[in-house]
Amino acid sequence: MDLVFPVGGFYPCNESSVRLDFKPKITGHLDVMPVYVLSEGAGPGAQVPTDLTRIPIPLIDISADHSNKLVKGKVICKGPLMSLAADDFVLKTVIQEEDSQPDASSQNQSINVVLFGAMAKHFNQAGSQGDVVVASGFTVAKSSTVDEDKLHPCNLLLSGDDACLYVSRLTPLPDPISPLANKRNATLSTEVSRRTKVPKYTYVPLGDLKAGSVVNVYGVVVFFKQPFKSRGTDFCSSLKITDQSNQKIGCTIFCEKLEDHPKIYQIGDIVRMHRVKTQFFNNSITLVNTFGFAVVAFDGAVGGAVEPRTSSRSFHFDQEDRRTVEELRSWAASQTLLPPVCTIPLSAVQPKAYFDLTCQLLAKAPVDTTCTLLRVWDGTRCPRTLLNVMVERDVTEGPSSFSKAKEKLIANVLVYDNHMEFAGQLKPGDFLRIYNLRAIPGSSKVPGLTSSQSEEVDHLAFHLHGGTAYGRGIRVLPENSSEVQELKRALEAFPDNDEDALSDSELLEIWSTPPESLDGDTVECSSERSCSHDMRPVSLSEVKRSDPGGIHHIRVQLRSYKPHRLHQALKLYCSKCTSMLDIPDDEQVAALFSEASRDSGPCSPPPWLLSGWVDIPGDSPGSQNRALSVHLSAQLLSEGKTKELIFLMGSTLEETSRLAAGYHNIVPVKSSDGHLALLDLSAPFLFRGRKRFYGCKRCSEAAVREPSAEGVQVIDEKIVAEALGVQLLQFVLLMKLELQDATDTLNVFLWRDAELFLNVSAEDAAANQEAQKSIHQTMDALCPPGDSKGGRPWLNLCLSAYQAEDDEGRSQTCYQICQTTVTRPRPSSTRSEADPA
DNA sequence: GCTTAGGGTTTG
Repeated sequence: MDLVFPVGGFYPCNESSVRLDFKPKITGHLDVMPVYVLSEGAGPGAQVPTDLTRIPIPLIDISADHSNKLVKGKVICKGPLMSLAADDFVLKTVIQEEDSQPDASSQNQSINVVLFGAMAKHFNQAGSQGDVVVASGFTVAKSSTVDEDKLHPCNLLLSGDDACLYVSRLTPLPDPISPLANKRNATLSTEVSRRTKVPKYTYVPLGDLKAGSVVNVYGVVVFFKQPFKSRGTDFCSSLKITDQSNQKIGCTIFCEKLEDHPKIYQIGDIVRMHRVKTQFFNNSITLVNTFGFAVVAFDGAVGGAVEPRTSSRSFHFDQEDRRTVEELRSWAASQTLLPPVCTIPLSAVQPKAYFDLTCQLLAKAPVDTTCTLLRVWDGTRCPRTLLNVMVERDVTEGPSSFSKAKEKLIANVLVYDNHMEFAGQLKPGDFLRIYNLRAIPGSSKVPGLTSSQSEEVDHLAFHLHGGTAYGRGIRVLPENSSEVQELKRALEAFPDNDEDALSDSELLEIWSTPPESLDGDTVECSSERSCSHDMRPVSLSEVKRSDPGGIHHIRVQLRSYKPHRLHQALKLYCSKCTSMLDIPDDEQVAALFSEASRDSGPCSPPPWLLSGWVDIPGDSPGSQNRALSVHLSAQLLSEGKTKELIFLMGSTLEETSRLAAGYHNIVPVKSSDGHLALLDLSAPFLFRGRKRFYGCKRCSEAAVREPSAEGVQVIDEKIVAEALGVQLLQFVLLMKLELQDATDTLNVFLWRDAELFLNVSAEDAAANQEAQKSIHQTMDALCPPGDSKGGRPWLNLCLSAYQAEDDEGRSQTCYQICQTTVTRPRPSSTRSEADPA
């Protein structure tokens, strides 16, 4: 058998000048010799066949004929030898096109090669990561793992008599060998140590480290910080590792690129680091990365797959590494020095606890300059009520609301200071682990809280405090990690998903299917008309074709609605001048209060008022109480009604809100030109418990005047407004609904009868969380987030069409839902007695 | 250009 070939032209010239010694491994049948090892630098040339054409890996195509082709590549990953049957094996390896241009598209440069039978066995012994191989006689098959490994969409299959694999070993670069480095595994089997000539990496036990050398180490992670921005040019990772020597060694890794940092997810993970330097700091050895640094991390669970976590394009990993990892795993498992796992689901969160949370990001929004809100879930439900956080409108990334069922599972995480920058790069949908998260019970001092919530103290808030102490930080977990796989299973158990957009096919289905045919599998009608019209329902296309004006009865589904954020639907309406205003946000109002308290000069209150002081307790234990100037009606005082109505001066918005719990009516006042005056009417002119009332700037002639309380049982907002000359603004709800039936879609308003439709008063919705929740529940029932059509109930609506002028003065037809009430699900009735409608 | 950080008794 002549196995010596001349040097072939297809071989790159830098190697063709090398005489290659052909050394068949005579371990199998002599007539089947599929793996040839070509060693550099000795003996007469042994070569691969010259009659074949080389095909670059990216050009491999399933439909082409490969019978006269060969493929050359560098082994970047070598899988384990798998036994299929008694003497049948399979081995998967990944090879990478060697001569690819650095700037060429990196796509499909690497391909899975599957070796069968004796070839797998031979390559397992003869081949190593870093070798250059040439394959011929292969077949091409579709790769089933392309989604996961992102490699070439084809696999090369090497089996049968035609298949050949030539292994060429270049002289590897010398590895920095520390004089102190000694072999970790003295018990290495002779079979393994004999089979390869590639210099092994040597790993120094942590107990043998001496300062002033460059070494390779393995260790179990006992502490870690996610990479954080240093003051220099790099990100910095901090870890502490240990091994069987029980030494705990601190490591500091500086790398500019995040992907070069160790991918550590939890304590107990195992790291292998190449080329770290040892140095003394604080009387102990520490490790710092140095030139050529590389790190690979592994999960620390005993019995789990040994999957290297690295972003290196190639790295050495062999059976010995696998063994080292497994030894460290079982050693660590036998130790009690690892702290207990603090990764817990939301369902197990205890108040005040610090913990690590593995979760999915659903939405995020900036809260203020120090803090970002992350809305996350892990599929479990925390038994405690979770804090609700309001953010400024239109700043939420991701859906701004979810189904009520899903909302119950969502934790609001406030991420502070340095973590904001990282949070800024997160995207809804990302899988995260948040480290050293704090569960804070009854937090009332949270930015963005609504006034109604500040009184409810039993909420759990989640804070990721600033700084990196205790490993505080956030990590995005890769999709294929076991922790994400586990999380996904938990999330998939929850049927709801919140994708608002409908696919084209879903739209087509909606548009082309008559409502009748959908009835069978959809939710039944959930609204009731209370009008007295006697007319048959018409389709939306008929509505659109109708003459302007008039009333229609329709049967429709709610396709979408705006705004999703309730506070944007709430408006202030002046029945006198018909102007509609947004409700000012707390920041604006607070500014008006502080402005008013600044120009409080001396002033003489009107004679019917008596002046005094009211003590405002400090807003935190130990802080100073504040005494504020307060004025009471002499008449009310003489009747002993000291809580009925006070005029309060110099208070902040927050103080006024707090005092409102103790007084029926509070009118904030200021000093203006020596007289008592009301604040600017952009601020509430009256606080009644949780409710705030506003006046119309245009229609009011406001002044501090005495309300006539004679014969009046309860001083309410109408009496106060009338006395003060304030034109009271009504709270109204205004929403834009997109309706659909089989024929068309139609945009309509929900306004004049919004309270009737939603069975909630706007005034309550402005002040009361239950009322807000009820509206969300109703809208979610009518238009389940993420639901295409199946879960959407059909609505019997009464619709009024009318002409209105748009901004340019053109007349257009508008529609409003009227005299209709949602009947299912029955929301908790929160209509107040004082119905402004 | 060759530093950066070097866990820690936990703010909102």
